[in-house]
Amino acid sequence: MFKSSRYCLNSLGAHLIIKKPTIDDVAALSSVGRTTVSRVLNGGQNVRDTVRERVLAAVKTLDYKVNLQARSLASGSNKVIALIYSSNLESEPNSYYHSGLELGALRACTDSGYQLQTHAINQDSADYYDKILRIADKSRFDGLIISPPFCDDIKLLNALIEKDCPFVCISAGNIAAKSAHSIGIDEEMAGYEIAKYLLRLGHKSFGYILGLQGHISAQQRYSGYVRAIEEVGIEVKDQILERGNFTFKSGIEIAQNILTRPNPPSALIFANDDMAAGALFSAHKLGIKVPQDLSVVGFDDTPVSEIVWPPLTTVHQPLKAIGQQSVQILLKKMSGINGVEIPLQTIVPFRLQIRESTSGVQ
Amino acid sequence: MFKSSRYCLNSLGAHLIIKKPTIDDVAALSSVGRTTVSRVLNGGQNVRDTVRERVLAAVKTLDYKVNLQARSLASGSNKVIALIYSSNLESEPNSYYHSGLELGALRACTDSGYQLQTHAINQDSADYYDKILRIADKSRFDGLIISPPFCDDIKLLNALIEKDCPFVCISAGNIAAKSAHSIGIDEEMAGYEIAKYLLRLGHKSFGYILGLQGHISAQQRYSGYVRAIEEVGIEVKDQILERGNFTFKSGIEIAQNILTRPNPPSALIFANDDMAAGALFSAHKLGIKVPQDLSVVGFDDTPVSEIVWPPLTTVHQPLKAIGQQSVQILLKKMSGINGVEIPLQTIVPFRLQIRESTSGVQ
DNA sequence: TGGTTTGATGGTAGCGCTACCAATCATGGG
DNA sequence: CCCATGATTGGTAGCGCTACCATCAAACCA
Repeated sequence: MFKSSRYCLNSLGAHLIIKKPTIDDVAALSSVGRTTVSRVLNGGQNVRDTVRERVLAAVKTLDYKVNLQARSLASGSNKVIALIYSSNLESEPNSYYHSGLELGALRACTDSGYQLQTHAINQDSADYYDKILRIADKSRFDGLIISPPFCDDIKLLNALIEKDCPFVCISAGNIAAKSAHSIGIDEEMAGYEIAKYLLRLGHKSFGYILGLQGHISAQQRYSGYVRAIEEVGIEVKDQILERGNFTFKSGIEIAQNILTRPNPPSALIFANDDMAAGALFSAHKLGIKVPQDLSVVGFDDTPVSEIVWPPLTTVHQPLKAIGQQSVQILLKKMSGINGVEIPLQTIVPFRLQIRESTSGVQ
Repeated sequence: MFKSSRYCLNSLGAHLIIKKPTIDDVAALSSVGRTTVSRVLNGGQNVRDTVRERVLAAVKTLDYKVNLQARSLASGSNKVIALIYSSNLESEPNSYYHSGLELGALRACTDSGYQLQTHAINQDSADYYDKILRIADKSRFDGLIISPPFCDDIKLLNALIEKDCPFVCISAGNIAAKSAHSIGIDEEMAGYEIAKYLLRLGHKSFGYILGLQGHISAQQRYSGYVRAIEEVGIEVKDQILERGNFTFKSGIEIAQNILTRPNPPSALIFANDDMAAGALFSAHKLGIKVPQDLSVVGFDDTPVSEIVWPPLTTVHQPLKAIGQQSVQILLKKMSGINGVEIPLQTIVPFRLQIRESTSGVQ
């Protein structure tokens, strides 16, 4: 709390310092030992009902609140989980992608009496590795959740293991997923499915827009796309391939560039929704009708895909659920008596979310 | 940190517990007293340079990190600032509005060595008052930043004052702004200006869509709009007035409703960008051309207004700067030897951000 | 020169809590 | 009836740090 004491006037008009009640005050008021109060507070066993009630009454009377600082200092555990995500705070707002994860994680934390602490790190900064380790050293948390692209930095993961810091990866790439606990969708299959869907609509020429380098899971989506179109005999090397940085702006620019070329593709696949939204923007500017003249798909199914016009066909991944489960896995891992059965990799289902930005070609 | 100790093997192969270094370890290694180390760590005066260097070297050697829990327990100050904002986490993602504030606040906190703690409270919940006070009691922070609509709950503010909890309001309504420190734009004037702008374009029939009740600042924007149109002799009571809940969805529904009436207005003014984005969506659905057939304006200039088509004319308010300054004011207030000169109300400038969702009427 | 200020340092008492162990009491089998 | 057993309870030693006071040497003043 902001202050440990408060000033009042006593009956004589003199200043009297009223300190916030401590566990000892509760103990004194309820005529029990300090330990017993602690037991009651921590839901411990072996307390007579009458005593428990007496303590609880005193807590209420005094409006007592535990001092979490003191508790974690004494117990060595902080009941805090940290979530690290990448964001370029200078240029972009927090993306809906991270909001979704955070929300889910927050809910799970609240349910388990944990606090969630979030840290935004700029992945472009050269020293992000150091920054993250510094956070791991300085801020006091019990476990860590890491999202792309940091969760694909094997060196970082090893450093955390070395430090004995429990962590869980969200949407880890295939390499990280082999050595660390992770949760996410089957990215390759998701890429495959969305490509299949476009092929079914009759599309034969594609533009695929990758996200930032280092996001392995996004890279795997691309692999799925490649598999799908090769399966039907379309040459990958004849298709357009570009790289954006996941932002709306980069989507605008890349789409503008692609759509003003001589023979633009009939379908654009973006590694996330924000970039796809940018493509819709460019299409509007250029007078290209979506979906009549151009199909556009995104990835993630964040709220952006519903806000834009036309609403975006995309791959839905249950971000809140992923955030939520990541905390649960972490908690299990932390409590775990060494080799409890926690599968290294947890796969959650995705689904195609078909909206109005895609249609068949003539 | 996650764990206070770490296990290693010593040369005999036996388990050896390596504890994280404490201030005493540093003191021992550098052959000074614990107090001196503390002084060096806290940038204190009266330490010889040679000693300071010795201590710093020991800190480096041991890779020592202060235990913030212990520090705040001992010092009574936590170096934490909390930000409370309203959000219905169930149905909406974190809005860009709050992301902007948070970002600014975070930056200011980081600059001053503080941590930022955010709490999302559902304003619909009947017990939000209790929830906030519980947060104020339980979580240990030094100061509080409150955004609408909570900052307009005078009862809540009084309770906080009673608790001696330092706080700053963001975009407080006119009543709250009289008794508490606050920062924001001149809301009434902003409403006036945007209405003036539409009047200048020749609009004569309006639909105004309010936000949730209790957001006094948003209400003041409406007052400004009223002043502007009355000034030119237009009857307010002939204009459409609706109330939304700040969400994209409510914007869709309300616009749908308004635009399918016999004589729809030529301009729609929304209390925030998300609702205005919803109106664009509905207009698309109904085949109404924006801005040719309908002008739409939002409020706040969040990233949403750039993502939608057409990009939204809106009132820009410097959310990051507001978040940042709110922390600075709070810090000043907390450090303040009673009556230091901090103006109760801080007004930051807004500006009309004209984009493509508005045009003149024939 | 003696007394006083000043700078630099260390010792120690907590901050409020939990972990651990000892103490107490009621119960029940032999 | 005695002692092992288990349920309850309290005492106390820290957790790692800062605040406060005591100490001591060096520097200063007249």
